[in-house]
Amino acid sequence: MVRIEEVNNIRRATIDTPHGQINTPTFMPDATYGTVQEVSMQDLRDVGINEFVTTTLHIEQAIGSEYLKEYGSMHKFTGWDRPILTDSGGFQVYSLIHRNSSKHNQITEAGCSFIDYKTGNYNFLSPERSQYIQHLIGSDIRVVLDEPLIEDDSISKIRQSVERTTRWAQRSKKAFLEFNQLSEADFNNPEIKRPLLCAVIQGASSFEYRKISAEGLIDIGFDIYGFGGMPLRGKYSWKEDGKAGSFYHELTSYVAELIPKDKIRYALGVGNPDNLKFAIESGWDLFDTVLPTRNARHGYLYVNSGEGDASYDNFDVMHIKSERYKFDERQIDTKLVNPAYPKLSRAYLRHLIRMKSGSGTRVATMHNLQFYTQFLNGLLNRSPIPA
RNA sequence: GCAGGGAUGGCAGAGCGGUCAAAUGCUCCAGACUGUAAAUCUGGCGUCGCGAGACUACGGGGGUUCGAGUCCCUCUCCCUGCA
Repeated sequence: MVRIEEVNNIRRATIDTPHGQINTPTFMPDATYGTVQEVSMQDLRDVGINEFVTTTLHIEQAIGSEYLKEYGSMHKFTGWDRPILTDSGGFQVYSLIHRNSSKHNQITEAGCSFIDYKTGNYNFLSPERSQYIQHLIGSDIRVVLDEPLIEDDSISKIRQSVERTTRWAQRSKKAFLEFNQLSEADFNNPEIKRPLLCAVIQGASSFEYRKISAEGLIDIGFDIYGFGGMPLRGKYSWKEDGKAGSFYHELTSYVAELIPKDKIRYALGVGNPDNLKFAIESGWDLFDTVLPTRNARHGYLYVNSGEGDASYDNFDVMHIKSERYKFDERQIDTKLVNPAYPKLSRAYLRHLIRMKSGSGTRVATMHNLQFYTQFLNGLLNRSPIPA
């Protein structure tokens, strides 16, 4: 089901899923409500996207897994015949609880309970419920419900998060096997075609607890191990501290080493192109982030070095709404191969984004995704043009 | 012609003697966003200055007052009734 090779010191994995192969390293955009906002499934194919991530919680709220089951599947519904990964909803619950903590929003051993702020409805998401929804969605890769811990927190909180995540992972796997009518032996039989299951390593900024978390999950046995709970703020923020030799780099490298070589490594929520480059070099295979899509909507474009107005190690940023592009007749990124819109000027895209035009956000989103795919292909010395 | 109402920063619109370089919204300028509850959020936005600060400002002109978008007179323009 998984084959690993190494080319120029970079891992490359081939993963067989019910809907075709995934070739890593690869970046998966986030299709939160069953859509990568602003673009169509055909657009995704056109810019070289092969798989995407969608979120259990949002699908359940916006579409309904029972509806998808009745309709057929997420693949049939969307017309996407390639791999789909469903996130468990753990991060979404975490995110919403931290934005709006109330006595109704809480996480207990049983699961996550919270009030939907739009409908006022009470929601409950347990490890089993998350697996069930993902089962009805019919995704190719499923993630176990976990309890993220992004901020640097006390050791007791870290311990609780790690231990609960491990217990939930155990419950999730049990539910996964039941829903798919598989035995543990079946799970370990590479001849049997089935969706893949991913557990998420927690432990915040603690090397010790990252190791404990990884070992606990590896004991249970999964196809994919994720790195969860990136520190976005605080002392060990990997946003501020993302350079070679930094704490964040040491931590993610360390965790990658804890995962068996023949298992897939998924860095959840990573990252900008610099982050991706480092994570790939330190052995991670799968990535997803909202950056290229959300930023595109805000007129923040990823472009090749020398093309934008702000420079990072391996890329530039173009703030396309800026006055500086008012009379710029060039295409968005003159170094991009086969751009989706070669005749569209920066000046006009600036106008479209400023007017909040759907055509503008679509072009910007396609551009950013295309930049990401070409950036990865460049790192791997693959052809920049997808097959 | 008579009576009444009104003129405030790019626009809309607060302000009813001092705490007004002037609320608020929009526009505009800059920025942020990392398993998306984000078409969201954060700054800036009279002029000069990095800054403290200085200067010029609430239709024009003239008064009252220690002090005036704020009160009085007058002019210009706009709106509403009556002729």
